[in-house]
Amino acid sequence: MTRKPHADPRERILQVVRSIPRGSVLGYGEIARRAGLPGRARMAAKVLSENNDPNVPWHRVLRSDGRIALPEGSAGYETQVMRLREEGLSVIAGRVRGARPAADIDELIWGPTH
DNA sequence: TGCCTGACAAATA
DNA sequence: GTATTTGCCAGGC
Repeated sequence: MTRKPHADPRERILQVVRSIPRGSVLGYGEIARRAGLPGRARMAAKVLSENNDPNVPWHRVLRSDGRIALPEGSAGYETQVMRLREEGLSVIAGRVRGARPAADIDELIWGPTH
């Protein structure tokens, strides 16, 4: 069955974030790209900032350099670090290590193309 | 209409 | 490896 993309770009971004496997991380730019919105990394950030759905693993979203986007010391930062470590990742000085490469997620989102 | 801000990215030093 | 600068797109005022 064809998994047709949601009308709202905002929902598509959330959909991509929801599709990130446990133990993997993705950058804002990559998310926007996979959501069909190249160059809209900031919009992805905005959407996640507004998002309040616990079903969205926003903590798996990092900046392109592998660092946590939130300001160190903020509540969101602490939550993100805690959740990432719960998934077996290590966070040192705002850097996330041990994350598995999430390159095959396209098919998890739009459905297997094989 | 024009300016400022933002959970960003890429290039450069 | 880090620190700065520039570019980008949307949204708010």
